[in-house]
Amino acid sequence: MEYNFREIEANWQQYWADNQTFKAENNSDKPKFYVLDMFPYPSGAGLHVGHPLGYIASDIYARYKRHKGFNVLHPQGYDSFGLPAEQYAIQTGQHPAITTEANIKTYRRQLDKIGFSFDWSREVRTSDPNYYKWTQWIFTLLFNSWYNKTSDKAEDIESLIAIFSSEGNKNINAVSDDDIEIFTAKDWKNYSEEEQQKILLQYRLTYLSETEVNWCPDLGTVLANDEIVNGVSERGGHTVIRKKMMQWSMRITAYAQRLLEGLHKIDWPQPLKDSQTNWIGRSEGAMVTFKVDGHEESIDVFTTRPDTIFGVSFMTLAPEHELVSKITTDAQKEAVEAYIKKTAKRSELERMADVKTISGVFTGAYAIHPFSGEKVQIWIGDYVLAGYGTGAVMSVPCGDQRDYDFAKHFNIEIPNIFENVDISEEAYADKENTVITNSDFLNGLPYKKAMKRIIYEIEQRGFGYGKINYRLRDAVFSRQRYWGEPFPVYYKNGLPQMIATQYLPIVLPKVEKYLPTEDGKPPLGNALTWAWDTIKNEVVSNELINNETIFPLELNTMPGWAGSSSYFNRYMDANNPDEFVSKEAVNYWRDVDLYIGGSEHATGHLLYSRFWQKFLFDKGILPVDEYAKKLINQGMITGTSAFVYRWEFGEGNNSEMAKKTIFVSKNLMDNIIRERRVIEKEGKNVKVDPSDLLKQTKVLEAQKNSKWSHFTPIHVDVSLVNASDELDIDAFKKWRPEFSDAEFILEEGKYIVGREIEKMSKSKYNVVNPDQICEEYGADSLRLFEMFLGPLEQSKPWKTSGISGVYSFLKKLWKLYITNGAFFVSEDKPTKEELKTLHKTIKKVEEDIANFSFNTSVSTFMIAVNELTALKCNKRAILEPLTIIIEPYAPHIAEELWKRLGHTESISTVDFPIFNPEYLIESTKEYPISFNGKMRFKLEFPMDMDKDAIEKAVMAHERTQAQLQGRIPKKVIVVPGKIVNIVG
RNA sequence: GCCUCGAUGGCGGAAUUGGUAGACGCGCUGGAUUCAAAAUCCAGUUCUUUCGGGAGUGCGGGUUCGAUUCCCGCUCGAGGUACCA
Repeated sequence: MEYNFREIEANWQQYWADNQTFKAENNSDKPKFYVLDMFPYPSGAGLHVGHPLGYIASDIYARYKRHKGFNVLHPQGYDSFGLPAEQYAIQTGQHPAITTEANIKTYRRQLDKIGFSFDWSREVRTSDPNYYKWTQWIFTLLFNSWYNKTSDKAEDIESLIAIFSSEGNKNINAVSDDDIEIFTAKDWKNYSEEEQQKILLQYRLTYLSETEVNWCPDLGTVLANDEIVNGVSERGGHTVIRKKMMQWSMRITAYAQRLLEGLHKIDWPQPLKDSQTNWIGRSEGAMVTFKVDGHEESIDVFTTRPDTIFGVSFMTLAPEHELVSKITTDAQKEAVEAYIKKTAKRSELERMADVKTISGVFTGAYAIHPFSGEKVQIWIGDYVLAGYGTGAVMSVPCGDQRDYDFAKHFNIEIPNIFENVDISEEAYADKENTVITNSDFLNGLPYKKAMKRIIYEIEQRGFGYGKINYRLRDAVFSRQRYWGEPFPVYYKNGLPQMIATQYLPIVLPKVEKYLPTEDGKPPLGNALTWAWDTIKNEVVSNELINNETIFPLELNTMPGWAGSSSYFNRYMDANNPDEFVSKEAVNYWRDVDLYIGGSEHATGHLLYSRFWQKFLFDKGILPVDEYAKKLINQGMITGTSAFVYRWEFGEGNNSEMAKKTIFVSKNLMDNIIRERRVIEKEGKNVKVDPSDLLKQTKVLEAQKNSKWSHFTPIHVDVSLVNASDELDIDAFKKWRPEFSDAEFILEEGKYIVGREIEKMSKSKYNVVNPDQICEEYGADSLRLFEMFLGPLEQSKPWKTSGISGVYSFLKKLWKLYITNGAFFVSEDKPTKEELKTLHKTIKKVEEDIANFSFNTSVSTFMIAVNELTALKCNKRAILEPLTIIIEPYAPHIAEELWKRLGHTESISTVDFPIFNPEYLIESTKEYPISFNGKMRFKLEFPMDMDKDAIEKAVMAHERTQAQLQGRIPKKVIVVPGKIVNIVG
């Protein structure tokens, strides 16, 4: 009776599917537990062994929770809109929906093989109209909302309109566009519908605005920052220019503070929280207005150090600042324009790379210091960024290193306003231990007091106000792509109108070509049926557009993060056609208890989804404003690449030899290189013959007098290498026919490859497919091995050879239930020792699961099985609980054993065995006896022996005396139950 | 530069509040079984040693009876972020 994993796994996977074993109920008396994975983008390459790591961990957790009596929701789906499918469509004309469908099939087949306990009845696909209907619905909701800072939440736009018509916008405390004009209730009523809509757009949580984008005219598309390399497009190397485009944005900045505060109440990894905190970038300071001498205009600056305002000796504007052209004097005009031209040419990347070069130009104009009334020069410099703050800074060279460097470079005065601080070499930026001086009413004040006082003064005298600034920008929500959610938006007189939600979804139209149109419109510009009929309420042919009842639809699509920002809520009620999620479902499931996924989403998906959650919470649709209580970032699994080393001959002396391809085994190569180093060090001729090392091959005999230069490592497919790093040469030659005539210089009859850890990738031939592993060792082995590799959160290398360990563990486990070739368990009472093994395993595994330390559980199982094997234990009272505790990790074998133990129902919801500490109580302890902290030998004493008795016994022992060699110990430390330490 | 995380045998890693460093597995060595191989089983495997022992968790200090664990200073590596006023 062998452990036939192929049969067992296929049977149980079928059983689970047929019986919907893992279907979660929305009505249950059991407590809920929601375990979520970040859903995958179904790429054409399929899964490699790195992908399922997090899924296996979450599956173990989900299965464990079922044993603990929870109603577990463990769904899965696909983030199926995305660029690769679109690019494939551009190249082949194949509709992305077809490619996506095929890829999803592959993913599903691969996932099913690993034996996950997903509730597939709740599957979502972001590209499915039945799903993106709700993405469009949320978009509409955002459009119809504004952010009321007074109530600190999103409110219906109707409430804003009501305020406008009763009192205008004078007292509105809202998050809005910056440049809003004040109007009265009377004004509002007199505005045309169009004017009113324009004003409302400045307050809506999603709004249209002119945004700068990276436009690539040759590709006819907008590029993301990471698609631009050295100022040109990554694909094709075309020029990229900054262009303003009308785009949808999301007013995420309204939630900056709440996004920051929310981090305190969720159990997410600290590095992830830190990067969100940095991304939001809160800084406290003040807005201060500086008048420009001889001009109407003034310059607003944001500063985090208003306490250093008396240290201002100049101002710096970003070259793009709108005031520059107005205030520059004639004398400086030429220099300023030349400078602006020069900086405009430099890409952001260049500017970034070149931090050390200090550049700038004096505008000729002066600002008036609001407190001292002194004139300070106004410069422009590209170290000031147009996109941050106001694009202008008050420069305090004594307190800011960049200002300091700038001042030094241009010989600008550096007044010192810090008591007893030397600023002759560098600026002094420390806030804590400073006392302000040379600063009028701030003299003698430390940082904190100075801050309070100066903000008070600024506000009193009307020069500005205290302000909290965020680095976080509103998120651009338009993409000039085809394969994304269409907006439920049509345009009337250039103003956006929402399509009423009962007509959603607005389905992605068919297009002939997936590229932008010739006149630079997004791909949807190719659609012929893409107009909205406001009478029939349906999408109709473009030809019918009359701009009276039939209007053009939005041509942009939504970005990748749209569909993933609330998918976890949809899982709760995935098949509900009438609601995003029913009250009943969402009040039962509420939030995710455990979310597992990669850290690469730290500031994208994981920030935007928190924003949408808070918004939907404000709207009363969701009961909680943070959706995931606990989050874990699983580490990457890297590949262990294998290399052969081709010997490259220098100077084509021996032409016949030079033509040959010779591969040298790893350690021989190392020897040759070492040898050469020695030779070179000794100053001898580099040409020295290494044939001593290589006598074994006749090839090298001929090579005796030739020069030899170096070795080129060439990637070998990892499947051609065995556990001892030995290359299967025949298979290698078959794989790379161009090397079929190559010579191999062996060591001890083997070709040993080199190994290196790299990212798993096709081009490095180190990708390992989980299907292969399941085929060869089974899904249970794969699951155990992925966990056994190391801590979940760390990145770790994959080496298939190690899997034999967990595989033989499963075979050993199986054998416990077999006697004389047949399945048999005894009904005898278990011994003390057997119970001890069982219960320490239960204890350890439960602790491990609580700590997400799955790797140590696998070790624990191995130890248990080793011990039970040694005890020849085949008792039901031990093996039955053992089967249950192993089930979350290796569910197929557990189900099979459970059935053979005589059960007719699936093991999946059987109660987890209860740990009983009584079985672990020991009567004696083997004390480590250490000398000065070093353990030298062990002595066994009864557990209840007291301190003094232990000390006496230890001191009397001959080994203690031998160790002391007549010395008298200074001190003897006895910690009962732990250790004895003798000092001296 | 800043923030975060990490560094333990040939390799992956273990050591729950400071208390026996190297669990478990891979690989390797030797043995059993076999016509042989696979599979399986047994023993050994940090380094060093004059076989008594000695040293040892990236490096240098410190606290402690005792430090992989705590503190200070560094080196190296990974990830994030960046002229952020």
